[in-house]
Amino acid sequence: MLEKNYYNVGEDTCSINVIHEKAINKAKKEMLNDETYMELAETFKLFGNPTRLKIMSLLSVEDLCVCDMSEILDMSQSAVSHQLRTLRSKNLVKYVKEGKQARYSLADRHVTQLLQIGIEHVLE
Amino acid sequence: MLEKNYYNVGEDTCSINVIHEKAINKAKKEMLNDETYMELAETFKLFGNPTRLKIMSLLSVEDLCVCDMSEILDMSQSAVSHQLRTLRSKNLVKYVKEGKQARYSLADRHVTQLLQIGIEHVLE
DNA sequence: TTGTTATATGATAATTTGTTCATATGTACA
DNA sequence: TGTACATATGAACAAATTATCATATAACAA
Repeated sequence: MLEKNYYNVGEDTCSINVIHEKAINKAKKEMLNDETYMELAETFKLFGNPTRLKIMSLLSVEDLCVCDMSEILDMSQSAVSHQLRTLRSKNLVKYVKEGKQARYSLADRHVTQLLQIGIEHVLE
Repeated sequence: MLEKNYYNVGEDTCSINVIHEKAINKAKKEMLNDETYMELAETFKLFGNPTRLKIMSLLSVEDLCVCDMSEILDMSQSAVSHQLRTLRSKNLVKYVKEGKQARYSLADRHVTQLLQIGIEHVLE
């Protein structure tokens, strides 16, 4: 039976296709469209940097202004602000203006959830 | 970070510190150590690429061998194999050898959870 | 043994990323 | 009005990343 599955049709098709055809079709059918994966990658990419993770981690505890974060992280205001901008671009943080300051907070529950599960994974 | 122009009347404290001192201390106290954030970033980084996301997405439906994935994704075997290697490096996928083939699967429930929440976020 | 298939991996070039520096914008207060 | 503070942003450069190509390894078949 295994041998039968191994036959090669001699076309420009990989012989392997034949072996796991059902699995391939099943998995293929569940795939989202390309744009969704690209959008998803862009979003996850923002979690892939220690500075941004620290920012989100801080905001999961307390709303903070840029200078607070700059101070805690011992990083320039510019660097923090740039990162906040990218985080906003994918809807991971939001802010309200309060006088001269901008009070940042996490955009929604997904951010907290992703952080928590990620931490679980690495600490396990 | 303390920058020259933020100094207050000769004191070595940023004027901003004073404003949100409590918030700063509270958030600071909850921070994990630097290595954890680095490790976490390395892990999330692997979710930040469409190819790897598709691979994990496929594996969340069916265990598959390298050639299956290569076929579905219409990518070279080499590219897929390289990505699988990096996914293994952070314990996101695992595999068992079956003859000439390697049957890959997701490493643990966190991977599925992260994918799901991420998708929720971008589709919302 | 030799040939074929499945997978892994080193090196490379093109692209992307993250911080810094310099500067701009905007708010408040004297 | 002018000055200081808080934040935003454009340019630029070093560092990291990803797919490709070429090749290696490893299992099986003939």
